[in-house]
Amino acid sequence: MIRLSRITDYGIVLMVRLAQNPDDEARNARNLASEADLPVPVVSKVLKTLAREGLLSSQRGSKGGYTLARNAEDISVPEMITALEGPISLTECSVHPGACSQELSCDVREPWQRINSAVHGALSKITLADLTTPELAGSIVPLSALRVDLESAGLE
Amino acid sequence: MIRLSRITDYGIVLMVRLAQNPDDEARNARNLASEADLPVPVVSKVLKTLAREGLLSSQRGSKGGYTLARNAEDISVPEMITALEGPISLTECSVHPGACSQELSCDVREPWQRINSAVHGALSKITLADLTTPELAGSIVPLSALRVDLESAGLE
DNA sequence: TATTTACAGGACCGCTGCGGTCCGATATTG
DNA sequence: CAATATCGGACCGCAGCGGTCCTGTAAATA
Repeated sequence: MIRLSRITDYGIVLMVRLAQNPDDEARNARNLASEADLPVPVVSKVLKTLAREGLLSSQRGSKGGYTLARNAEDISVPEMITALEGPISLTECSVHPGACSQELSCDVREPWQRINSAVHGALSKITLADLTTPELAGSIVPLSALRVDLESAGLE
Repeated sequence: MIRLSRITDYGIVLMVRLAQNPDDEARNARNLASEADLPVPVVSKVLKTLAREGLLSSQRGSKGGYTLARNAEDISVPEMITALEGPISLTECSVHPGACSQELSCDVREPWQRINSAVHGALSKITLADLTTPELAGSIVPLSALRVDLESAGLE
């Protein structure tokens, strides 16, 4: 199914909410959880992970909470996915070389590598800012850089 | 991780071997399994699924086995993936509308839909024939239609 | 300094789904 | 009839995921 894990889904939604936060005050887990109507422990876990991976800045103590570590334009979709569920790859051998006994004789390996990087390249052009559509507009600037030349990705 | 399931991986490798089969004699599961160095029951299961989904033709009895149901140029990567592990989608809500309680208020939903179809569109341009590189060449015609305009996919 | 707030790290647990095996039925060949 | 192969589905062990909870630590406030 090539599905994102639920945790990743939550994480991206939370990132979007943080990106939409007007002032740059830190938002705490309880607050975000009630706003997104999700269990607090889950939200807390996700935010901790995102902070550990460097996508969020955290501040402890009273008045503490989370803020984006960078501008929304500088955070890509693959970064968020990778932070929450490891490297993006369709095939095992791209991530764990040697795990597959077929690796040497596999004649499908090389094409898959290129497909992998093509998908990754396409996603990497999409930023958190692209996902942060103001509730109203929506039709003006859709996913800014979605036009992607996959062939160039294939030649990396 | 956005990983293909192992079954799907096997399935595509087997499809490639069938596509490389010079004569159009049917290949049986035992035969393919030993060639790919995989357990017979697993190969059998995968082939059964591919046949049920219409990507392979099967013939029972002695001298029976499997052949491609269509030309390799007419079988796309997403078709194979979908046959083996269901619809390709990054988010749950694209496949099972209503399963997510956030669906109505979710402001990330619409961008993801477009990303979904972009990825799907990119993959759909790649055929089984593209994966069937003759061991030698490899650099001449790499993944023929890999140049893809993702923006058009987004406008579907 | 004491208290409260909130993140950090990690242990823990139930359950679904996946990889993998096996069996009985059916169709084809000779 | 006998041998060969697919077909459909039951079955099982287990890793991984979603989700909870507990203890420690840092910051703010009074």
